[in-house]
Amino acid sequence: MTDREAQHGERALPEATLERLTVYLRALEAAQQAGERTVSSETLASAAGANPAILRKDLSLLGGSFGRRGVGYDVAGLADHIGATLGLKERWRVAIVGAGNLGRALAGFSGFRGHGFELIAILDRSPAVIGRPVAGLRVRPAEDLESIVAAEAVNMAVLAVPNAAAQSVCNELVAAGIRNILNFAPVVLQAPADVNIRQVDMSRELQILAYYAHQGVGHQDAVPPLAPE
Amino acid sequence: MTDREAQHGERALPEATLERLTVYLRALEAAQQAGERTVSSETLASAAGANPAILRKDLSLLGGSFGRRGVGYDVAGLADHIGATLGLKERWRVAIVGAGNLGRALAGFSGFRGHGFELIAILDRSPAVIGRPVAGLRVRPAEDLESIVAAEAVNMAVLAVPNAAAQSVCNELVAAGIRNILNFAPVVLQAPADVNIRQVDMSRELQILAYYAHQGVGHQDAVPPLAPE
DNA sequence: TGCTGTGAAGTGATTCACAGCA
DNA sequence: TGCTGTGAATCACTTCACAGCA
Repeated sequence: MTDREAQHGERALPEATLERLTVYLRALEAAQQAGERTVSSETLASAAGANPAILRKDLSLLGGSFGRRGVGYDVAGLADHIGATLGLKERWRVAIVGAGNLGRALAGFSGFRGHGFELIAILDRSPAVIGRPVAGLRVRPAEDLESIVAAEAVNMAVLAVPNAAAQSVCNELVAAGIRNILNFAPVVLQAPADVNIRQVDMSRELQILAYYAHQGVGHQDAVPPLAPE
Repeated sequence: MTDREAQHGERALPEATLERLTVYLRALEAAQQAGERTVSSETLASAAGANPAILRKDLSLLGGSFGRRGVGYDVAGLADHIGATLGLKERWRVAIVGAGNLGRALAGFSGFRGHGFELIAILDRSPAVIGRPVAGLRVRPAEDLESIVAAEAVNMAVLAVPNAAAQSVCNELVAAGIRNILNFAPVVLQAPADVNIRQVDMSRELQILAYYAHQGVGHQDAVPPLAPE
């Protein structure tokens, strides 16, 4: 039994399943927009670039039963259930640390609004950007981190600072009580085990792309159908 | 036997191994900067947030033998070998499509220079940004994509366009002969099987982070050592 | 009849444990 | 003696195949 299971009794979902769930969710939302009421595992899987078998298996891990045999899945109900499973019904109050090019671009990123995520603050150390308006907020001084986190009940942070600063800012975040960090710096952060850290690493992806390109063979994250015309 | 093996005779490296290799490479470069000549699997693994056993297994998959028993790995030699394996000795001529906030931020991103990656062009559809200077280049019209790809021998593209445009731009890239695409739009791209596509998906990471946070238990991509100070 | 839900089988990745070499 | 390299064992994920329900 892992630590997480020990604390839960319930087994955590596999990482791979979680990644696919986010894609199913997007596909369901698109279907909903398009006015679909139900989808088959076949249809949904193909929209998500996955195969029907693993989609059904993934959904079975969620517990409950959101499909009807012979019919398919209820689009709205399933989207709702996946959202709840992922914790998107909670309110995530996010601070971006680092208001350089990347931080500012992320502040404007659409994936932020909705799904429970709310951009609360954007911080930077440099006087040159403090006070500057970004995505409807003003850049605030990084040294006020602790008080901002407390006052605004920030519970998630996005790290968009230069590599050299990443670990020390991470330490400050942890000290301020943040337990959920999305890190864009290509640096392995050291943190206590109860801190959730996820990495978005563009150079990693670039290098893996180079590998497959170098091998001279096609590769895709999830095997999709054939060519666009 | 998979398609790739069929075309190679040699088995492709597992995805998970590739991801770690990029991290080992960074750790080796840091060690090199610090003047280290050799590292043990213990040291290198800890710097990379991995465990020694899997590090040794990963390296054994590379073929060759870059460690010396009783001593450790030659830092420079191993870095070189990993780089060669990943295809970083080739010249990757990259075009960024989309010169919005994200595209411009990516253009300035450090992970681009070095390791064989060279930013050749940045394109956009909007007359408002065409001609604007970005990272030492000028934004060029997206409609010239095909001729730019041909004239500049572009062999890799970064997609940083709005979601709604992503698939059609992807089609254009494929038509222009690009076979390697790094996609930042949270959209499942459909493309022929010989096109390499990798996804960088910030909202996916945010949602997975929410899941672990929601579960109320610590989680990290690779289990690192304990607390900072 | 059609499509979901799920045990069982198959495949792949990680960890263990130790032989082998400097 | 110390640390790598690797077969063997374990663990995790995916796919198969079909029972079960609308």
